[in-house]
Amino acid sequence: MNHKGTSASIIKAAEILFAEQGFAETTVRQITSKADVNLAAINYHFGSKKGLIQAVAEKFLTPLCTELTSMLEHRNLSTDAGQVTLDELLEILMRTLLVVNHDNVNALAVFMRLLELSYMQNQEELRGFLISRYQDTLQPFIQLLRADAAPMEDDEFFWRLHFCLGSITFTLSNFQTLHGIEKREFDSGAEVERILHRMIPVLSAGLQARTDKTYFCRV
Amino acid sequence: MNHKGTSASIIKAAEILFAEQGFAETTVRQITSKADVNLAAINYHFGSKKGLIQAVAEKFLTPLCTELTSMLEHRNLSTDAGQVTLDELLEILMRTLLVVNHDNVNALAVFMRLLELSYMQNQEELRGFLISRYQDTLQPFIQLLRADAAPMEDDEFFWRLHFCLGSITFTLSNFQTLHGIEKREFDSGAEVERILHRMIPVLSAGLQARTDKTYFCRV
DNA sequence: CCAAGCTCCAAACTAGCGTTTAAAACAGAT
DNA sequence: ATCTGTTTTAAACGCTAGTTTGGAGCTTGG
Repeated sequence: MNHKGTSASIIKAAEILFAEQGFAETTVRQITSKADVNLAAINYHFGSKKGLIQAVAEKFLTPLCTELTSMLEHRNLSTDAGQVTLDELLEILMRTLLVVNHDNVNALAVFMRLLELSYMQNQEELRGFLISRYQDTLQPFIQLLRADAAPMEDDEFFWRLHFCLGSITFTLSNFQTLHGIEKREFDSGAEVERILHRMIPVLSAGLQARTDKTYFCRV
Repeated sequence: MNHKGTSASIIKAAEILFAEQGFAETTVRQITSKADVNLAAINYHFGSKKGLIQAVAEKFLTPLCTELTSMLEHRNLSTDAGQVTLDELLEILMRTLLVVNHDNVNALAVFMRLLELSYMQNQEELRGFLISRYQDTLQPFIQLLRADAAPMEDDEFFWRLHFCLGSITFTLSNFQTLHGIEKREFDSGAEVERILHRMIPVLSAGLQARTDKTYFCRV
């Protein structure tokens, strides 16, 4: 049983620190210190810091992936399965994120930081990995989103999708800071649910907004 | 004339690298190498890497600040100055960003990275600096936004504002990557204008969306 | 009981970071 | 031409990052 004791406490500490500070900003000495294990433990159990990041990442990727799929299937099997609305789809997405966050309050922030990182240049490797892992699960969901969004060209939908992604990743990555700005007290667990809920009508309206063909004149 | 030659080429190289990679990920050796100057030049001319970051930052902060103010004043002095619409306000914001980007195509990405950084924990200093520098200019603009947004509580507006900020910072920080995903060819200069324009109806609809009081049930 | 095999540990190692230094090169004024 | 102050240079410095190492400690099967 002490087999996984060290590994587990390393992952636990890493989750918290990664969520708070990001991957690059967190040092292995911080992690091993917080986990109260030897400095060399990370390299022994995970090979490298990169290996630890992957271990932490994969711990959340699979549940999130399967959760979204099952939520979508459950909705489709429902008897009153009319055309699914945009708000319903977004609620499913938010509920999925919330479920992942339920087991571990740092899961969301870590996942969002991973997403942000994947959109940086010089990270084609991570981007490719996430795409190969997620696109089969995400593509049907995205197509449903598109079906309920305002009719628009491919490129317009591409950018609107990333506007939404920006809202989500920015808000959840910086949730601790934002929550600290807005309120003093810390009941961050329940607050996440409220924020995710707040997003639904906003993102829904953004995706359904008219597609404006008029160009604003240059300065 | 050779006075500012070294400083200028350092700043020029730094802008590009900061925009591409971010501040922490860019090393002084990368910068001095790209600028083709001696390694010690940054410390000689700017005191430190932090000093260089501030120099690069301030080069964009002042123009952006004054530009937004003048745009707002110009709008208010207009003869047909009815109640300004939300789309108008957002267009003013986007035009402001575009003007800043006009002189230097890396200005926007650098500025957005600065914003993102300021929302990280352990960056209260930068956050405080930006607030003290911007809030006088931004507060009137934000109040105009709020007047045109759907009626809502303070906290709801706070979060919606940051949803918008997330869309903008994410899109512009990762513009190079996103643009590379969507299209092969690189005419990124003109494309920025198109993206900023695409945002207007989306953000507008998001801010004007109904405020949903119903809560989605817990899982 | 004891060899075998994990696991843990203190310490050292390599590499890269931002920075400092002191001398050389240069500029303009006297 | 020389002195003065500024700029550039090559080299080294101190520090911290992630990683490696060799041996000590422990558990387990023969």
